[in-house]
Amino acid sequence: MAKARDTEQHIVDTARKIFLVEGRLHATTEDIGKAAGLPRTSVHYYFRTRDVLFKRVFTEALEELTKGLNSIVESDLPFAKKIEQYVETWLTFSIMYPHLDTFVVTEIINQEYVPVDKKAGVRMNDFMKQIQAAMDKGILLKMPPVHFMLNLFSLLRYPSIAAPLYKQLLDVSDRQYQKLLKERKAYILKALLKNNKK
Amino acid sequence: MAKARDTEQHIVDTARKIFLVEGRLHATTEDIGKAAGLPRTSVHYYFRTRDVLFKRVFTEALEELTKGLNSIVESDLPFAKKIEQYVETWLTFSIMYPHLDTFVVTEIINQEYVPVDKKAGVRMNDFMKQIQAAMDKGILLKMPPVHFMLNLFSLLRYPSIAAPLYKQLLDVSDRQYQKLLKERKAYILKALLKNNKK
DNA sequence: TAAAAATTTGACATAAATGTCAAACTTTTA
DNA sequence: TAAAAGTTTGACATTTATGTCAAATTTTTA
Repeated sequence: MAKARDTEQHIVDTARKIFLVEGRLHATTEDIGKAAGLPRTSVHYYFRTRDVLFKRVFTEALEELTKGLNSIVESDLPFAKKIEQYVETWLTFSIMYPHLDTFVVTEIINQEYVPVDKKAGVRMNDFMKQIQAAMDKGILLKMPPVHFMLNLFSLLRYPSIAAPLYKQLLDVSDRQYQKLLKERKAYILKALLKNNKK
Repeated sequence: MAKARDTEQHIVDTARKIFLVEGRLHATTEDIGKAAGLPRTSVHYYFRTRDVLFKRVFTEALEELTKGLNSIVESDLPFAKKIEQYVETWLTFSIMYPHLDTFVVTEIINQEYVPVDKKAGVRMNDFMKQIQAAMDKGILLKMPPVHFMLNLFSLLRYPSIAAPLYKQLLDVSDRQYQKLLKERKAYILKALLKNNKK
């Protein structure tokens, strides 16, 4: 059996869970090894340094996300439909990897190399043009597109990032909070779209 | 001159800047000392351990925030005015200490003691009742109050937390991003309140 | 102004995390 | 099936951060 590749993948999976799902950004190679049922040195055998593993997890997740989103933004669905799909995809991803941008932000703060997709800026500008057009048509609340975008990402990301805090403040279980997050699509759209009937 | 208290305060101020403003949550006592123009051991002289200093910064900031917000929530301003002031206070604080809740969340994740104000849960429930009443009156978009609250905090906090990322994505300077943040009040309210004229 | 108290800081001890190496072991391949 | 290649893991070396101590210095107080 291809044990090697299995073990390597198993370590990546374990690290992804620790870093992106649990948000334990400073987990040590010891922690990761233990969680994977391996000695710490196995982690070093496959990835040499902790940093290589860290970047691998991080890059893979970003790629996965980007792939999903691009196809939506570039599609020629009507804007209302497009934004709905966009929110849904992000929301799913957000719940799956609640700490992805904490991760990115931490890296930037600590002056680490962050593989910013060169095309990300261009795509963002393109998206903002689509937003402006939708505002002109009266589908969206009127405001500078950059604020619309900040609103959108705030509503999508913050409740996942700050989950541990709000679970405590609202005194709800993991399961209940997960349920809340999944319900959010409707209320995010309500805060962004114009037709605020009732 | 009361040099002692000065030095102690100077260390707290420096640490606050590093932890809450720059978001360098793992800055070492060496880093803090250096930034304060002191040897690392001075930090230990005043606070014994890094953790004591860490918790001090954190507790003080939370107290400062809580004090400001309580007077607003407990006031008997009409709700529309109240929410406006609430947003303004939070926004100012948010810009001043962009990393406060990253801080809290990290603490919770790492199972550290977090001094959750016992009354915070109660106040939150009270606030949600006020929200419900405002929805009944048609001032706010209708939705479960908990989602309104998540929306509110998302809109207030995320752009500050994720500033390093969006500065890069939008390719804007520190100053320009600060300006954006200050403009947000109007657009946050627009996404929350009902009277979406034009 | 001399003794007491408080402070500053360099030197030391300890702990925690990382990364390397080589010996033991397993799997593959020729 | 034997040698080559790949893997696992314990032992070691290094690095980084923390915290303590005591000697030197400064400030306060009686």
